[in-house]
Amino acid sequence: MTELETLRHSCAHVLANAILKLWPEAQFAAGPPTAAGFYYDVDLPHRITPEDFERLEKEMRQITQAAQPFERQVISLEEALAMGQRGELAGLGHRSSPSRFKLDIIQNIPENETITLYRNGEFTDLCAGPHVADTSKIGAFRLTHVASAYYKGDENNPQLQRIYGTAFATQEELDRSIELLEEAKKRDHRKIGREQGLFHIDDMVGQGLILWTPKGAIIRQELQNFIGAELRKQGYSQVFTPHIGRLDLFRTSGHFPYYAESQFPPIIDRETIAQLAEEKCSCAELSNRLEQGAVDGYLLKPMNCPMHIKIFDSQPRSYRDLPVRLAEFGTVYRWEQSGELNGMTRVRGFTQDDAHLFCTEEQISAEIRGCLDLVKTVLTTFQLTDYRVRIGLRDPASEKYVGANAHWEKAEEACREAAKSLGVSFSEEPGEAAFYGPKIDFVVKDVLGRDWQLGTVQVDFNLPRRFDLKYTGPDGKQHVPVMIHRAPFGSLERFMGVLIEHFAGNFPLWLAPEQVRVLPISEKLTSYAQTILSELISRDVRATADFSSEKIGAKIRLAQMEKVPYMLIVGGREEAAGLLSLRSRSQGDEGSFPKEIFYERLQEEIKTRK
RNA sequence: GCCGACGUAGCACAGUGGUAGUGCAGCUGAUUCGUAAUCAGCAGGUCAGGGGUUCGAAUCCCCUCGUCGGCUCCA
Repeated sequence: MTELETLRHSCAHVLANAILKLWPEAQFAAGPPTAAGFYYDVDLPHRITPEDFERLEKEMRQITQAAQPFERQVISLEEALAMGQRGELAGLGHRSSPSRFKLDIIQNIPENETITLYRNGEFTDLCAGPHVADTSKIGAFRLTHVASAYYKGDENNPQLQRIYGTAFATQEELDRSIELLEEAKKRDHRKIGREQGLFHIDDMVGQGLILWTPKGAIIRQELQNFIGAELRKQGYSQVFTPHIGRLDLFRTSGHFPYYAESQFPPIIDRETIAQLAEEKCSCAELSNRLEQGAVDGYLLKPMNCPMHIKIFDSQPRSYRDLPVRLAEFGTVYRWEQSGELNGMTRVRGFTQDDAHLFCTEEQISAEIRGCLDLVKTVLTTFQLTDYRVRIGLRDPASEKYVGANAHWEKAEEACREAAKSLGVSFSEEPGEAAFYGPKIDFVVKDVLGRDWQLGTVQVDFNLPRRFDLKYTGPDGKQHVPVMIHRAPFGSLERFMGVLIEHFAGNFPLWLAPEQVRVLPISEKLTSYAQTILSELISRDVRATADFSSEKIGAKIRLAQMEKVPYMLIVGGREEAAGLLSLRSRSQGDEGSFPKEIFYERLQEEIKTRK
């Protein structure tokens, strides 16, 4: 545990202590530090609301100001159980009801581990520690929000109230973290998306289904063009596939019915429905028949791979054809639980910048490396530099993986080597592999400190076998190809959401929906402004002009708030000299330029995606 | 899905049982202005939807829909 985590964990004890002073019957479960602060899970008939925070913080402050030392005490299992029975664990002394969650936790402590108590003042808690020397070391703290959580995260367990807070050694650090949170709130992609008209989610269309409005669509188109150009360099072929396919396809791939809960339910044709109605078939019966394959139907695709596999399999393949690289911006549909949905980052319909590479075993290494290069190019281009690389390996103890050991070893070694050649540090995490093969994930940290899994590269020995894919080798015999799944953005929706927050709506020039706005000082300059506008548009610049009767200050303010990268202010002086006055979103007034000089600078900046 | 909070004009919000309001945005007119807000007028609402209580409901109760905060491990 780091020093800060220790401090926060200690603060969680102080919180529990304060809760007990107000509600002595409170029962506590776990109270650990988190990335942003700490929480404590509590079971209490009273519903704690933010209105209670002030009272709680007051109690907490009395405890921290008292500088109560944290005392550690080793006890036996018997003593711990006895104390739990008397309600003394996470308590202020004897209580009529036992500390039931703590008793449950004790049962799960391995036999050889020491059991320790920590006390501060009257408060005693079962705790492995460590803690700060005394409560005054918790310099500054604040309760932030309250939410519910299942005991041990299992939805079959009771729901507890989870009180969140944060703590620092000094008030200045706490203030800074509050400022950061406010900044993060301002950057929320849902807020900026609405303000700038980038996307819309409409109740009548459905939850988690994104409508890309004209400005957002421009950004998406730029993202697709960018990836498209990279793919052409790397020898990919573009394909298009439909949004739905027969259940048989997804039965063969294993998506149905195995992952049925995370899919939209199957679509059944009209005649079949009529026939089922005549038979008075119940919903449960229909569900069974679909599962068994007795009734056919279509599925909104949850993944693109089965479609791409069928393209690969549509003609005989020779080893000379490999690798075959099929790419598509493929839209997939997944049934996320309603509570999991969030703006653009967690949705039910999304478009992956997907591709599937079919290759020989010998080619795996080089193909993975190509994919990693692509992901790295993407992250660099978007200035997403705070990321880590995770290699998901098999859990040697688990039976859930398919395929021969020899294949796995080869694939894992290929992933490891490719990651090494990338020149970045990576972690290997057993148990994180897909069931069909190991994978390399790029986990990007956003402004809120949240992790987003964006780019992913996965090695797959399984699906080619399920679909009985073949190619003719140099030996004239049939061989099974290996598949690599990869998506450098992950999905366009999630990537867009992360980008909005990353840039706080200040998109780099090449992505900005409106790149330049011409601002004539008065109506007398309309014609000169119009000339400049036409010249920009003829150079493929996304430009508009503000011909309203507002004063120049108001036009600038509007353009600035709408985050237009460049404003061109034109008045009588510019018209007379054939100049334009440049104001940039980030630098402000940059002075006058001859038109052609500015146009060249503009086009260069767009081309280089700076 | 579950727990909690919330839903008033395009947006941000006020209004806690008695005639639905403010600011910005919009529209119209005047103004023609030099680097973050010119002035005036006009228009805009089934108070998320449905049901109930009441002489009377944005306001109280119930249901539905939606949004937001959470829900791996965690002494």
